[in-house]
Amino acid sequence: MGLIQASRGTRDILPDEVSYWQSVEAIARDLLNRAAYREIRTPIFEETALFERGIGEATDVVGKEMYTFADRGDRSITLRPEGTAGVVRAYIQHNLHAQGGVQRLWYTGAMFRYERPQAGRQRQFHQLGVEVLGSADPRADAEVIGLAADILNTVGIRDWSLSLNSVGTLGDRQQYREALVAYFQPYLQDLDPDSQDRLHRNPLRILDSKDPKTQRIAQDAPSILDYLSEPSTAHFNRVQELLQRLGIAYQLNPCLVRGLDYYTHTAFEFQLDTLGAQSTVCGGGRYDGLVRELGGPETPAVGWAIGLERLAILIQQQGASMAPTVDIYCAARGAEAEAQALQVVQTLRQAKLAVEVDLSGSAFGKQMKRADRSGAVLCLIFGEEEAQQQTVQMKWLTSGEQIVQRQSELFDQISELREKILLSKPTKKI
RNA sequence: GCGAGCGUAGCCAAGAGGUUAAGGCAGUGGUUUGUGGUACCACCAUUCGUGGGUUCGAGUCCCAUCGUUCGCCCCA
Repeated sequence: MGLIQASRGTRDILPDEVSYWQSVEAIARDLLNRAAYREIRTPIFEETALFERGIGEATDVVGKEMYTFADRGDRSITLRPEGTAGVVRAYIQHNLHAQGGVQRLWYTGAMFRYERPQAGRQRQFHQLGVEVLGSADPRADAEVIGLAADILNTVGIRDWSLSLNSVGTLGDRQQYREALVAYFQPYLQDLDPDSQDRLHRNPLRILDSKDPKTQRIAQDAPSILDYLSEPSTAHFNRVQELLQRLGIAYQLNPCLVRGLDYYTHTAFEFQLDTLGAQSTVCGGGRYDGLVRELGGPETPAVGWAIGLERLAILIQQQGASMAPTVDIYCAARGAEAEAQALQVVQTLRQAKLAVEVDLSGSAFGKQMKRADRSGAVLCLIFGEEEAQQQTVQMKWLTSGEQIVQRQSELFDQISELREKILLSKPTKKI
């Protein structure tokens, strides 16, 4: 068929699935609000230079994954590949730092990277992220990590593992980098081609190569943790101490190197092995140099981003059902009865009950069948007789019990009704 | 960007060169014209992602293309 389909690497989120997204967003919003984070919404595209400068020209994200094009004014525009750069740009542009103190921000939205799609990876995907700007305190690191853990736990994902590392300051990293190059140089011929290529471009990345031979060589490579300066070590130790106090389990992983240049000090990833090759569901860290790099004042910062598609995969794997169901189904037959039904339903909805109306006009048998499938616990039936007497048949689908009720009396009993509906509902998981 | 697999209805699928393309779920109608969940019956793909080729004959073989899945690179 010559039908137009969604572009490669993009997909529609159909109504059945949207409920997952809404629950995740609701949970995150609630948790973040209570932690004094405020939502920020930044544009979906930015000047290309923002990402080149912010993320780093040598990174893969910038080097080969950006959706970049010239607009009609011949400006180079890029669809945002991640959220932090835009948030920091907005922070600087609107002088949010002038408000003093710490800015706690969160965002969610679509991100774009030009990559081969595979499980848990798309060209348009969605992230939810937080950024804490203006605090160098290790408590900020612990706070954001704790929030990520809370969100994952609350949406029903519990078997994550947290990898933790410190990449120190730029200075620490410079020294470490030299040591690494010196270490790997003699083995150059034994490294896999990718790693050979990375030796001078980005030696830290050799550490998490998947090539077995390279891994063996990397095992005895110097550890970043031995190259941290005093203050860097102190910061990292304090972060670990705080995580322990919060009861958050983690593994130290000196090979954890994040792909974007702006990270300093703490780096972390929440992973699950059920995600296939894309095991990371949340990644983040501290980025003390980025704000100044982008032209703002020296501002320490820390944050993370959760991949929402990956989160959705995990939630579905755990079998959590989020299908919304209606409380009440309304069956009606005959013009007058149908009109009365609509009036009653409107009032019920105003009283915060979820009601679905059958529009088929077909036999009551058919309508009841649909009532059953809708998941409603109560079916309201309006026929000719009821219409004449201004009554309604209330049939409880869970018990089969059925009573006649005057329509006018129905509204006096809304709170009892709501209670009874809640009681008859099978308990829903998140 | 590289390598491999897959593409038959809304969904899951059988089909492996030969007259009418299994089956299941969902859906629609009926048995039951004012009462659901069960059961039974009927209907539901002129066509196998798309385009071209081979052949007397193609869902089945070949090529291309698009999509998708898995892996690599990288990342959320």
